[in-house]
Amino acid sequence: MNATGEQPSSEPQQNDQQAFRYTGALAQQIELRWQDWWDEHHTFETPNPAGPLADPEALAGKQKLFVLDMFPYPSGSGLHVGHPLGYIGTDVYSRFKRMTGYNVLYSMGFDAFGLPAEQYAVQTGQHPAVTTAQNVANMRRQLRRIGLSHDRRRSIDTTDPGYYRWTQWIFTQIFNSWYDTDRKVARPIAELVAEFDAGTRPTPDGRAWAALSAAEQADVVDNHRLAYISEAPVNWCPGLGTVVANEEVTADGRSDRGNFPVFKRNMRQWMMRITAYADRLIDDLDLLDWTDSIKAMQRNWIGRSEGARVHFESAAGAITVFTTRPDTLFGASFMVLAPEHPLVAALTTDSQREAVEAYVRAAQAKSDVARQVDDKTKTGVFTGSYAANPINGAQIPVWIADYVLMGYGTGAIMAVPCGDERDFEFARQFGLPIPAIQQPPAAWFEQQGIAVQQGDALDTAAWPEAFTSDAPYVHSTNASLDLNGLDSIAEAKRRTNAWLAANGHGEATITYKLRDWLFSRQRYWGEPFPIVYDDEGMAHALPDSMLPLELPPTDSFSPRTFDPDDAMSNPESPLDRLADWAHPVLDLGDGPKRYHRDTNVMPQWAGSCWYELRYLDPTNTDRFVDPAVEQYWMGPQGDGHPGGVDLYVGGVEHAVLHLLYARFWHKVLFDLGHLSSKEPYHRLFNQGYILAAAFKDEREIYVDAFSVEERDGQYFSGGQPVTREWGKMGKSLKNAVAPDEIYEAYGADTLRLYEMAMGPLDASRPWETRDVVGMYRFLQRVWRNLVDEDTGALRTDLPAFDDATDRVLHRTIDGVRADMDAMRFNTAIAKLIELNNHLTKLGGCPREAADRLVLMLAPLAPHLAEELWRMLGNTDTVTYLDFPIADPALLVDDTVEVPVQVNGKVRSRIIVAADADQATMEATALADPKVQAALGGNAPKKVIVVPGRMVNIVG
RNA sequence: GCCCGGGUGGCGGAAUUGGCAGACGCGGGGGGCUUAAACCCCCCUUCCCGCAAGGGAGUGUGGGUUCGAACCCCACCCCGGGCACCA
Repeated sequence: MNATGEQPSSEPQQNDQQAFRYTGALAQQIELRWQDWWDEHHTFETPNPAGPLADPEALAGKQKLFVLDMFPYPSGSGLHVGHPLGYIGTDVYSRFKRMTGYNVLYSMGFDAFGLPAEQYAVQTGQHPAVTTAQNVANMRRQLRRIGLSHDRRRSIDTTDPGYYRWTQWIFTQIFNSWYDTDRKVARPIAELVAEFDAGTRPTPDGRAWAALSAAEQADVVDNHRLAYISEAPVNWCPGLGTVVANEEVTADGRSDRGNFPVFKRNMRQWMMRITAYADRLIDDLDLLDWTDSIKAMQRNWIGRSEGARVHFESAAGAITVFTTRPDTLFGASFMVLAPEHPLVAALTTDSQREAVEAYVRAAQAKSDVARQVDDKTKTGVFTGSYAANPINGAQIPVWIADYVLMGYGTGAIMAVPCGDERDFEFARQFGLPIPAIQQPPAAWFEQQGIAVQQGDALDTAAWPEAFTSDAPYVHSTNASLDLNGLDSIAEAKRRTNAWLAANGHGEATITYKLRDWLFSRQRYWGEPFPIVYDDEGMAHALPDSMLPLELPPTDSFSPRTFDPDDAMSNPESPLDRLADWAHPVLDLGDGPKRYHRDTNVMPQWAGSCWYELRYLDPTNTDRFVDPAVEQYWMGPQGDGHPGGVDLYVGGVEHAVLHLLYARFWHKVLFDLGHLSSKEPYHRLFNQGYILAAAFKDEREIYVDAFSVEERDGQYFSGGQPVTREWGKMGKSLKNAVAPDEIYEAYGADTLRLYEMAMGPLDASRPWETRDVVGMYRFLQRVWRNLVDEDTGALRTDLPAFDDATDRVLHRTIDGVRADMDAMRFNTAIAKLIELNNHLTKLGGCPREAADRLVLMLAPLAPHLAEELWRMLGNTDTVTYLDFPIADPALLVDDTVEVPVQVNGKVRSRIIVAADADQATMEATALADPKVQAALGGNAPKKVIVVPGRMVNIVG
């Protein structure tokens, strides 16, 4: 079976089986029919308040709900059963919310620029647009087959010029903005120029704005832009032939795509000034309903550290260090500079020159890979120079070492070896002094296995390691600052910072690990930059009227790649080769002139930075989104909801990259007045993964998981022993299960139910094809409890409705409603199965229970629910009907059975009125023979009664 | 090393957040239906002792708080994820 519309056979599969049993074949027939019906009736089209999709009547009186999946890359290999886990979750939730009165926006797009399509094009010579279109079409078909209730009018594809026209427009917005650090917002660049011109903002060198040449003015402006070109250390990956972002480099210094070595090289590249937003990206995490772990990962990545800059005077001028511990300045006994530090040459004395130059050369030749090996033995060289510690005037030696990184802080540190492990190790290695500035407690000395030292007897020569904890300061005093005896680090820092500022030796400051975002790639399959350069090399953004700037056709898609280890190679973009395209004649307002285009393309992340906004207003050709529509779906809500997508579901692998970049763009657009919410994704939910067993043979190569047999707990493939491990289902582990197999055997509703029943949505769980049958049997029983399997019509022999069934029904409604709302689909399903098991024992589903059972099933198994709903005599879709509501009166029983514990052990159960008071329950419990036996004739010392719940007797 | 999660039957997982541990599903055992099998229906299924009634143990380990702990506290052991020479 495939999903091209071929009709499944409805012939009975076994000779004597009923013609209308709910088999895989019948399920498919039902599903394909309803999928067509939904399309024909535009069932899932969601109204907007304004614009072409407007239907104000349809949304009147409803609350909005924006449910979003992280959109997929349309890969050529299609979906396996692991992919749609999150999509099924959002679909069930969306369907449930529609039945509880929400106007739900739910769609799906495709993140279709990127490497695989380009690499495939390089291999086959087929244009990536062609393969991408095929893959997108295939994926749409696959998603439709699962029964996902997407509004397909709103679907987007990032490679569609109608979409990337606005990606380019947003880029020009960012390019034409600067960050006002006083007001802490992005503002149009024209306002900056106006401030310079009016003299309300001083120019960098203090001259009047009008006195600057055009080139000088452009230079000042460029230095403020949020998107700017910079000659800066970037990650050059010769094996890929492109530069990549910091976030795309793995911990061992390789590209996350392709696993090639990455080298730090100075190159002219586009950057985005995301660092300007570092504080807001941290602070606004507090607005978000995200898990603590994702918030922690974002904070970690941004890496905010409060500390101080301190200036050390040397013969070569002031050396500025960054430290988070200015309070330990009295213990700074040497300095260490990164080998790349600009003052190294000036500091190096003749006698040390040879050694220093050799060390610097060696450090440069080391790739990041080599520099980050886990061997943390310290290396370094003395420059021959000294600098003055401002706090005590001591002349301390200046060294260089590669454990100090040029990319963080100022690229120079003050070393406080007594309190810092790295500095301690370095001092030991090179015999540098280690003055003590804190009095460690006796316990610490004991733990170190050395004699306790006090006061003037403190002698670090005996210490096996640095003392890194909190303890009172000693030897920390000069003429105007005294920290001795203090045991509050915060207070000591405060006093030292004040002293530094008062004496001009430094100031409190904040640094971040976050670097500006490297935004250009030397590739073909991405958004071209809407930027041209004039003869003077000045960059101009293309005006709106020239957008989209479409990717030019070519049959040469490949960037030039190099030997992966050739650090000194240089990038060549495929667009460079298109001479006509790259050198257009344009009129940018001062007559037709020849320009040359920027031949880079944007990174794949660009398209995913704003796609959710385009779902709102997908066909707008005047704006990227209509403000009225944006306000409705994304604006702050009256109930304290600060705005943004109401539920965003996706994998945890995007914890830093996509989520950080998208937040950044959103904030810029918010600052510029284009958006009404501070954050794009209010509630983030990370779904787990579907894991599957994978098997490796003795050569450590994965074997086809479906060829493996188990014998006595051992696994064999083709007679050879193999070892089992668990991994994310996928092609590379050779353990992917195609959804089509499951449809064929059971239908999509069973697949949906199985994936939702396996466990909580945020947990990863192993796929077991063997277990799928459980959900199939459940749906079969639901069907059989209502439908005559011989005729396919509603049964005429349904049992009578009774009070007990009524109570079970209402308890189920109550529980399922709560579970669905909290996205606990696994326990919702369990409750529906319990209800159905009760009905099975009755001999069928009483007509009085049928409607509500079917409606509760509708979000989970929508095709079956529609079919049964029709059979029950209705003509409308279940999609917008009210989800059943429990009658509170039927949720409480007249009597309850409660356990009676004696000394904490359950010894008996008693039946009491549900509203029995404590005294009654106590008396009933004490009268129980089993309880009396357990007490062994002793009088109870104490009786605890939880009304309606339990009794505990202490004997 | 640091920061997040998490450890419950043969397996996936429940447990209204301190109140009957093991819902629901898979698997397993038994029975019914059937000439027979499949399907379907019913019963049992945490472990140990016991024919049974019943008893004992039990939520990674050890301790603690509490009338009562899978849940809270302390210490530790494993597993998964993230970060890691970031001054």
